[in-house]
Amino acid sequence: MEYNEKQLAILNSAEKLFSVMGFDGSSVRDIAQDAGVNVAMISYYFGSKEKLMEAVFEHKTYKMRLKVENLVADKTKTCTEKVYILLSDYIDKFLDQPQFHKIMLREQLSSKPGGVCDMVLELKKRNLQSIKKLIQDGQKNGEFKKNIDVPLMMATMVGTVSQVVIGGRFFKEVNGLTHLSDEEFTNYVRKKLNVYLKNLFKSIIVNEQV
Amino acid sequence: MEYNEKQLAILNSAEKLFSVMGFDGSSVRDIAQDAGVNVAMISYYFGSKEKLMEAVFEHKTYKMRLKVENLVADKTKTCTEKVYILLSDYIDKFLDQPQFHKIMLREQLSSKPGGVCDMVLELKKRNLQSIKKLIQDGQKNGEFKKNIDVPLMMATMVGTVSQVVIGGRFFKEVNGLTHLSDEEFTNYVRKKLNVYLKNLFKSIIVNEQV
Amino acid sequence: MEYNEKQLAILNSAEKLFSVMGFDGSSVRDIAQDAGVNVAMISYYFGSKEKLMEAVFEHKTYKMRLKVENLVADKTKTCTEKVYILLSDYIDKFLDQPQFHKIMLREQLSSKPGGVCDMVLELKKRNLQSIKKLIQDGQKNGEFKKNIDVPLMMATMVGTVSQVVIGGRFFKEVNGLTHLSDEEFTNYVRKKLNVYLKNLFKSIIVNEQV
Amino acid sequence: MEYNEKQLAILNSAEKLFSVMGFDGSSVRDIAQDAGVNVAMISYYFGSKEKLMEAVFEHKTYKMRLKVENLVADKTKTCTEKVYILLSDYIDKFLDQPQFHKIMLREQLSSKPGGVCDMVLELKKRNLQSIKKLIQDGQKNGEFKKNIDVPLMMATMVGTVSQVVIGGRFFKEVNGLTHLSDEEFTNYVRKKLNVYLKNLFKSIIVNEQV
DNA sequence: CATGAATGAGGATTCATTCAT
DNA sequence: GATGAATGAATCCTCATTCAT
Repeated sequence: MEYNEKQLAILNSAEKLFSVMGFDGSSVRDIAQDAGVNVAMISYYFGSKEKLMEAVFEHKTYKMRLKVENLVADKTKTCTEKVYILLSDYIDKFLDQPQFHKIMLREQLSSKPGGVCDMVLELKKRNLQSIKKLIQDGQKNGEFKKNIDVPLMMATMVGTVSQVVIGGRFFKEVNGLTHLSDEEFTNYVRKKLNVYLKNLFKSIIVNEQV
Repeated sequence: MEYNEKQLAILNSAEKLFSVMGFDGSSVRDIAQDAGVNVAMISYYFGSKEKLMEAVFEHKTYKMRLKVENLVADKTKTCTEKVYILLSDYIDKFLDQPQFHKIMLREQLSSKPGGVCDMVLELKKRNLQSIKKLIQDGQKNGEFKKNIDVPLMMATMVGTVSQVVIGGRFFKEVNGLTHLSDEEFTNYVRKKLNVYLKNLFKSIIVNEQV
Repeated sequence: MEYNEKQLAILNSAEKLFSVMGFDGSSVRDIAQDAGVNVAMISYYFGSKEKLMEAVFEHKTYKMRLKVENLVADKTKTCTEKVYILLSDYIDKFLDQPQFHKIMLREQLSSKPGGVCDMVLELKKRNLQSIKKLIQDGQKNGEFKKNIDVPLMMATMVGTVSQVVIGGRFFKEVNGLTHLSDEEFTNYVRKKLNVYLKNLFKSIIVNEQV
Repeated sequence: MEYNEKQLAILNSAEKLFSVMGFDGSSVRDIAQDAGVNVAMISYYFGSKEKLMEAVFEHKTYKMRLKVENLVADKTKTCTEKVYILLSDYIDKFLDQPQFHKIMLREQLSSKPGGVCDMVLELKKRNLQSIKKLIQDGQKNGEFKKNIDVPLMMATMVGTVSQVVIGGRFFKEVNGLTHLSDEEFTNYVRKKLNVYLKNLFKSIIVNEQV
């Protein structure tokens, strides 16, 4: 799907407002104003507020679709390396596009099936399949332990990063980092999370016999 | 704060609707109807919709305030036992009161300070203090490893459980459990999470040098 | 159905505007303004614009329901007298409540079943049954001819009166009566229609043998 | 007025939609889509929605203008024959072009002078003059009674046919003809109306004093 | 104390029309 | 000449809140 300049402006504003105010909390008026377009343009281009939400989701997930698949298929890396890259990529994605991920979290909370909710579910299923394959590969060649519950493992990865990002203010204050700029803090969190999750997953999945 | 029967009915209905539909997605009309009271009662008793939300939060957290503090202060248990109880309690709390916890997650996502958002922050800080003390106790007596990042550890606990609960449909489908009733599935998840998190935290914090 | 003062004001304004501007041509804003109430009152009291239309119809037909039935059952009059009264009553009803009858005509034109359209159909069927009975009574006692097509006869009665009323300006101008006030003209039409239709129906139905 | 292909498509679609949905109920978008042209074409070709309506009217009445005049001037037929032909022609016109006649009825109901409303009035006046002449001819040669109110007579003709056509569903159901196709029913009505109106007008106007 | 009635503000969407191309 | 893009106005309806009773 190709979008023109105004459509992209709408998509960006919608992403921003939806993530901060929620779907119901954001009015099409606000979105239009933020995007610098007429209110009617939203209905004109996207049909409805609901459809706009779906377009935002589609637009943002479009590019990240194949990333995990490609990583798993890569034959130049060990499975352990791949897991570490997976973690690092996920942390980056979340930290660099917190708005979109907040929308995803919120949508999963709404629990009214249909529309975006289903799209999130599909995305998670796709990712699960890829990661499952990665784990199985590692188990076959002895890198990973047996008996790994992949869905729960994903929950830990996604959940830990989510908690850190949505509880940004909490982490800033309890770590005494209120003097840092947003960017500085983001980078601090990035390093912290990378080290922490790498160790955590090492404990969970990597076979340390030898 | 003492509430009469009608006020409690409002609080319960508000909790239910806020968790499912979100704050903006729930109208005071719907809440009043669900509670079987007049619409005006909400403004009359709680002042505003916003204040009602805060009252819901206050009401639900009131009882769970001292629980963690008491657990940490308990001298009849080892620190490791305490951590396991902490995990188990948290899983139970989340699974048995998913509505309220969904509200908390949603509020943290909104990131517009003031009101409930600040209350959530305060609650998390209190819990952090207690858990920090528990970890330090364990480190002093040699049960736990050094260098434990308690906030990140909390993020893993809260995040993992959250992910499983809000992704209920996802976990049901990928585990082939669509035939289970809600109650059966909840119990399945309860056991699964208990085992998984206990093992996970053992790896993270417990000092296994015999 | 009992209506309070404001509800009645809304019903009257709606009847007026619907008849002049049509359903789509009348906005709830205009109706509310004409009735001297807040716009939201319409939704509050009647649910929607569509429901308001149905309420207008129900309200206006409520009283005229039994009139024809009673006339037919009257045992003190001959069938011929009853037909003349029927004609006269119908002319009066149409001339004195032109707005409502215009709404009925318009609704029949819309031909999208459901709502008011069906209500009009039901009303016409009820009236047909009563009039059929009246004609049959007259045929049994020899007052009326055989072979009377009652639905077509109704079409002539309703259609003729309708044409005169909705073509008021036409009749005023071609009869050179532009100097008459509305009231004077209405009375002129009333007399004219009574004489004309009485003669017409005499020709159609009354058995003049003997 | 000469119209190109696209203009004719617009006129036809407009006629269809105006007759079914009414003027306000039809949007220029729908008309344009139905006609398979760009929305802007309507404003471009006809100036406005209002002007389009007038063009529809003008376009449809253009051909039927001289028909009645020619019939009255015809010297090969008796006046009685001419009246019968007039009736038959009118029934055919209405049954074969119900859409356009519904528009005319609706416009007369709107009673807001200007535009199409005036055009309808003019058309009716023209027809009245012709028919008046026809009646007077018949009266002069003794075929017709004296004291015929031509406007009322027209009201009966137009009104009866209108009622039957706009109350199509009513007549279908009360005559137990719901199994007929639209075409079959139309032909049934055509015959029924022809016989009925011929008899009716015979009673009204024809001098039967041998 | 409790509530039905009422309201102004704002919700999303659709409208007929215009303008740059 | 013809049109896709764009728009301000208006659509109906729902909102949280208030007020008189």
